[in-house]
Amino acid sequence: MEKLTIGKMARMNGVSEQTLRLYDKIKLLQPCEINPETGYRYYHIKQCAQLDMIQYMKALGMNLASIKECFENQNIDQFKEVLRLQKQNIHNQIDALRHAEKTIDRAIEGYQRYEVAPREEMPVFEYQKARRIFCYDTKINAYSYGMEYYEQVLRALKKNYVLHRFPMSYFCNVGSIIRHEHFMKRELIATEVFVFIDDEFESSDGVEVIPEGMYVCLYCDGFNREEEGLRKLMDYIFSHNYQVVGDCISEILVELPTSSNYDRKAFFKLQIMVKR
Amino acid sequence: MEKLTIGKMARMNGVSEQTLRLYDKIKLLQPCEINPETGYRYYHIKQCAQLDMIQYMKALGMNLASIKECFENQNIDQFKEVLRLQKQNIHNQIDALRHAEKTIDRAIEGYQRYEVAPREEMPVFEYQKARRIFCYDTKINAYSYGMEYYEQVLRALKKNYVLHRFPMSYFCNVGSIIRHEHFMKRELIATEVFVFIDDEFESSDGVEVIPEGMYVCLYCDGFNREEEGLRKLMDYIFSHNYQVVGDCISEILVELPTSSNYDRKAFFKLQIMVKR
DNA sequence: CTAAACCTTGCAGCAGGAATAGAGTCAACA
DNA sequence: TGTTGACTCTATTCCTGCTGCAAGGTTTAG
Repeated sequence: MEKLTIGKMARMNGVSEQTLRLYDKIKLLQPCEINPETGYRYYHIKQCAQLDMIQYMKALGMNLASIKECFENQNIDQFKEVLRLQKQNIHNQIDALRHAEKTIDRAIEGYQRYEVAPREEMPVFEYQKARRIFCYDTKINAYSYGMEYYEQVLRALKKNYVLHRFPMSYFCNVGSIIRHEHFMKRELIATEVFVFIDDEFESSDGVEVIPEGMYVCLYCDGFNREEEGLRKLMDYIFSHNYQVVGDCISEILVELPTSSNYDRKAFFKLQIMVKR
Repeated sequence: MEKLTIGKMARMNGVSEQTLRLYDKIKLLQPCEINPETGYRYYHIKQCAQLDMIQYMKALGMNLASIKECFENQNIDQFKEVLRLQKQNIHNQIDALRHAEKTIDRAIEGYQRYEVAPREEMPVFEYQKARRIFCYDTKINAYSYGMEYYEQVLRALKKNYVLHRFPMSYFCNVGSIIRHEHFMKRELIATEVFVFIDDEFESSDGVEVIPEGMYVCLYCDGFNREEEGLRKLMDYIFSHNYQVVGDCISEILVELPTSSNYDRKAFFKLQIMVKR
């Protein structure tokens, strides 16, 4: 049986010649014969078995170094351990991707709500499911000092947030809380900011639940409309004598990428639970 | 409010200084001020908004070029389109990872079966579910010419296999078929080889189903034991007058990474369905 | 004998940084 | 004013798993 040139070997196995040269160089799969004068590589057809194995292990997500190590050690138990690790690895990757997918869904949903939301800043009733948030009290009132303090507040949240190892993919869906007592006194005081997180995160310090219920909501477009919106919401609630149940939430539904000036462009949903 | 040095900006946002310098270089996020004498970068705190957005988009799986483009175009619809594409993208990645996961499970299962399988090459009864295979007839009898022809047969299968866009992760779980007629005549003739594939692949040419039922199975360790095993299986079937239903399958349960010599090291499961 | 196909080495490039060196700068303290 | 230590600058190299190109040598079919 004749020897295979690199091209035949490559075509037979659906890999490129460069790939075979690379495997030769890193000693992962070396041709059984090299003509010392011409440097031509010649493979034996039985070497296809190894190439199969390499491709298989690559498909499992292993990198070339690990594959090489596996070949060298020739240890079944080690290979099984590698498989176990690889499975865990893949599991984590899938989890991460699922997060990303969920986040995209959330973003798409946000945009859809943005598009259908009432533009006239009128309060509307909405029934909302319970949602989980990661909350952080910065002790600085985000409403009293303008955007720059708001950014500082957000930075404090973010620092704490990454400390808790939440994925960055949630960090576009933030909000702030005006606690019940302040809302009732019509004070615009919010020292706490939060990020919406998934239900799968167990409770720890900072994790709170915004309860399910009927909310009065008001949508407003842009940071400069937020305070006005909050005042309108208060007016509406108090003039109709609705019984306020919990805290007032100001949620950023959508944030748009912007670079022309440094200001954030966001679409808010203000909301507070009421009893009928 | 004072300007932020690169270090402060980095620490505030949980990124490295190098990353910020890279973003500056590719004009993704440039400091609002650079001291022309010292070259020091100074950021405004409001620029954190952009960095948030970058990190968010990165978490969605976008690359820096797309992120930059999004910032430049400032187009909501384009961003939504990007989100849609990204969702599809993530979906595909998850699918691929699920395949890999399944394959690893299959490999682990194979090793477990390998460990508990009877060592003495005695036929055993096993009830087996239906399994789907991608089959290819090479017209060459794999048993008549030894390993080198077997490799050629496998190459032909592989070529066809990648042509059909099946993932390489299945390619460790191959087998060959001795058709009913040959088996009944005790002929070791197998021109067809196959790969086990998942049920989710729809039927097309080459895809067959190995039916559910009771099988007589015989495990053997190594290529050199395969023919002997087949003969033992035939002896057993015919001496007990079992009624053979379909074709005889020789399946590679486990293949081990090997590099010392070029020979494959595999563990076989020979199987044929019988009627009680 | 020629042309086509094939092979060789070596280098450049992708993404998204990490890590390093060597030099310059800044703020605080004595 | 000097010194220290923390900080920052640029520039370069490295990582993975290849792909692609250029310049040149080899093999093979007709």
